Amino acid sequence: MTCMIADGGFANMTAPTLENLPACPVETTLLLIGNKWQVLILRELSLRGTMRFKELQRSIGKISQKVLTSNLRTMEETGLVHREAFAEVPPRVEYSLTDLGQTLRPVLDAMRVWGENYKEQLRGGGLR
Amino acid sequence: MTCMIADGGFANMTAPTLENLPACPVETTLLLIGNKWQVLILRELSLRGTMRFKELQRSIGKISQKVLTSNLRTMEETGLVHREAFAEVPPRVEYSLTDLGQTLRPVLDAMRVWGENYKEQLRGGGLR
DNA sequence: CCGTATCCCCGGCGATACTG
DNA sequence: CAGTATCGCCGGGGATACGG
Repeated sequence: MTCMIADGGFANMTAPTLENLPACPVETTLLLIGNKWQVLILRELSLRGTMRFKELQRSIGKISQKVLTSNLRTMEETGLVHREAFAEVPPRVEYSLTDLGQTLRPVLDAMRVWGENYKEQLRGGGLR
Repeated sequence: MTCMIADGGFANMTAPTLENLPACPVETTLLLIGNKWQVLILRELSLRGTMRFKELQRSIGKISQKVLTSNLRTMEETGLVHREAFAEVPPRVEYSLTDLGQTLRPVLDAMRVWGENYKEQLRGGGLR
């Protein structure tokens, strides 16, 4: 019944293989989008399609360049995000979701729906 | 378009009010279940209904008593988890989801479904 | 059994400065 | 603009010991 977690935690993983994959599917998902930045990156890219680095950073709001870069890297490695660099001056790099990344939409949607209802409850005052 | 994050991050929040609630519903959800432990606690309780402390700890696997306690506390404060202590020797404390906590099921389900499909993809070898 | 209190470590994260 | 490097803080989280 127990879903053991692979030692070491969830963040900054490289691409999972069948061997190191947790038995529990929920944990598998946590393995790939287990921190808030990854979720927010996902949200932006799924909303706007293709975005440049700065654009992404500004739209997420309070995220440092370093953290954005590192999260984008790991999401590249896990196959969620596609990165395309253009040899221009000044440089331009565009990020978008891969097909795999797109499949996470239902998860995001569920989160969005819940958040909306929650706020509605709060507004109505009929919570708890 | 931007969904600014309330300063200070997501973890260990007290019960949100309309004022400190983020504009973006996805962030609202992250505010309440933004770390892996909270998700795993949710998974166990939604799966098995009511559980004692030790039971919960064992079924989650690698979680220390301290972390489990603290996460349960914050989930109590945010109204996701119900706690009931019995005046017995030895003590018995039972945890369960509140009605509000139950409403998070669709989010968990979406995560579960995605994790299953992902593993299926890996097995088939047709990923990326 | 359930919980709190300490101690301590490690990693996420921001700030800043510097390259192409 | 995009990215790397370095430094330092702070808090999550483990280990342990103790109390009710």
